[in-house]
Amino acid sequence: MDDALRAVADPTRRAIMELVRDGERSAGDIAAGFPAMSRPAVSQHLKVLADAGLVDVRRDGNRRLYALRPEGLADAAGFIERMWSLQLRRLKKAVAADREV
Amino acid sequence: MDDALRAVADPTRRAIMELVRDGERSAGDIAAGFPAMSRPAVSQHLKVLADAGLVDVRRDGNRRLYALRPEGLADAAGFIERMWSLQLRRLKKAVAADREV
DNA sequence: AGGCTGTGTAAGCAACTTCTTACACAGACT
DNA sequence: AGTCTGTGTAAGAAGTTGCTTACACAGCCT
Repeated sequence: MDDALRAVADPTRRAIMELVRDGERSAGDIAAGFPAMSRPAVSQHLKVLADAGLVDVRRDGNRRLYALRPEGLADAAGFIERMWSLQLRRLKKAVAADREV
Repeated sequence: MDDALRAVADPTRRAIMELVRDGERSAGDIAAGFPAMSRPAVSQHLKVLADAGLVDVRRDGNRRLYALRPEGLADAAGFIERMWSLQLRRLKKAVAADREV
């Protein structure tokens, strides 16, 4: 989870995740989505994401295809949910007390 | 959201959030939970969390009381859910195809 | 007033991130 | 074989983070 949350802290990496969310995309294809940044920079981000278990990589001849791996976010989601649950408890209390939140 | 995800990327800050999850705690009280780290270090983490909207601060005489502010995680939760939804779609597809996941 | 107690802020340093450019190398195509 | 295409890796510069120690300062208590 540590790795996943650290990886997700970077906006470029989040954007990459959105890009590969709906299906495989090649490295170059992904890099084309960031014209302001060099291709190697994107490649390095892809490595961070892969190491964090947030994307899957597959070789296809010359190219490498990346796809989202949402399971990698499981622990992160767990943390957020654990924090959120306080909110839910508060809501319940509020409802019980029959007042506005 | 940027700030929140960046703030949450640090394990010390996550630990602090767990500490204040169930109710207000004073700065010193929180710092006592991290004997390996100086008090000012914890104070700086608290500032980051406050700036990111992840904790509320309240003065009580001498002390400052911190409490979790889960709403600060709303956007982060939104991102994770958006990523996670792919997983759900896959599940649905799997169910539709009547096979194992 | 004067001295604790609780806490934030400033300055500075070491470690880490995130880029960039230059290079390496495998796979496809003549 | 030779070369183009697609992609990763190495090295290094610049900025950022996360600590530490030293200091500042408000609020309580004689």
